[in-house]
Amino acid sequence: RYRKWQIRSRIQSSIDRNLAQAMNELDRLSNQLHLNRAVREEAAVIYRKAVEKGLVRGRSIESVIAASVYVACRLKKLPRTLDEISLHTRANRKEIARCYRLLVKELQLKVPIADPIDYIPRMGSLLDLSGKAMNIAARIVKIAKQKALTAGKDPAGLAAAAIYVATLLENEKRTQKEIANIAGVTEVTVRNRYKELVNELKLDIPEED
Amino acid sequence: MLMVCYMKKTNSISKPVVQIENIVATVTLDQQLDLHEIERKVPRVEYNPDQFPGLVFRLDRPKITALIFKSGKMVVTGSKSTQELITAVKRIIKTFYNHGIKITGRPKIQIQNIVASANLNVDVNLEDAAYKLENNMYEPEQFPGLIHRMTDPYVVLLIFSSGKMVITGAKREEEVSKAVENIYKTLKELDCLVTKSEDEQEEEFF
DNA sequence: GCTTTAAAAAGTAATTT
DNA sequence: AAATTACTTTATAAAGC
Repeated sequence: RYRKWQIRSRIQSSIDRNLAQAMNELDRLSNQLHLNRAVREEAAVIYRKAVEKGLVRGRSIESVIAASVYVACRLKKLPRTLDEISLHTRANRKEIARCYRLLVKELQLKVPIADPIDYIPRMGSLLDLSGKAMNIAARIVKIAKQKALTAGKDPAGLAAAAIYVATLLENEKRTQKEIANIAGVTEVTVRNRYKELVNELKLDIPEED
Repeated sequence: MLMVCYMKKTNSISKPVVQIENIVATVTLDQQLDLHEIERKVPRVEYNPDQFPGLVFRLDRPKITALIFKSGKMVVTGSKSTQELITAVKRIIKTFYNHGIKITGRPKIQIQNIVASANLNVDVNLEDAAYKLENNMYEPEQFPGLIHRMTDPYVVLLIFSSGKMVITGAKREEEVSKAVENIYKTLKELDCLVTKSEDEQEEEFF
């Protein structure tokens, strides 16, 4: 019995040490990404569960923290792309994605499919758009979903195109390049999604002088 | 029931087109091989032991590639049918023989993986499928297809919104068609197949 | 885990013309 | 801006790091 306690104690202290180090990393990454308190706490809860389940063994704390942050952002409806997160960690995108799949499977997380609408507020504010323009962009995405134009497409690209359309309709001009950069996609993708939206939604885009 | 299907949509009863795209097989020769000797005697081989322990040998028409190891085992990829695979193995051995690499005994051929494509000819609502199917993953940020791990037969399917798909992990051809039959039935039962008159009444923007 | 090989799907990306 | 090439995902064996 004493030995059992001893073993448990040793495991507990190992978990504690790991957590202490991981929380520092979580703080660092969260600051870089300017994440709010709710997302940080969600990520911390997810990471703690991962450590307790022994999912971090053989993996770097950084990659699991990054994956926890990615999941937390999605669950809190404040999504960040894997590329953006990987910009601030040593772990590459592939490794983070691998950890993400592990977390989803092992912790039985129910992560809703990424919704382009959730990308709009952040992208919109980074572009300094009006609330009205953002609402229009969201409405465009909603219709695009109904018309089955979103399946298989990168949600960030869809959000970017909807925002581009909204800026044209609201006369809050932003270049495709500006929007593409903030969305983390190429201008070609914004253009392709944009063309599809204009065609399929039969939008009347005000002519440019 | 069937009547309804007929009336609703004729293409929902057209049979899926299934095609084998690639067969991966291992071939066991009961003898050790000197890869450096093969590299010297057989033309058009690639051998970079620092990079990979296998020697690469390619056949044209059909385009088949073999990875050959010193243990006498090899991996043959690229064939689209069992017959093509068998013919390729014979050709490889004959080519080696003609260049002074003697191989005796009959090779043991084992199919390890069959990759196939199929087309249901009906659009699929991937979001619906993602929520209703089990053992699947759908992350459009990373890949446009829905990845579904089927238990029986034990294969993995990559399903796209167009109704086209990739089936992989099968070891026998019949597993492929079985998998396609199963997924078609399941998607239909779960109402994930898009009937034309379904994506109709949209709210208008203006 | 990685290295190498083949092939498809559809989306995105990086180059080239 | 269109065309080309290339990478994302899946499975699978081989021998070795």
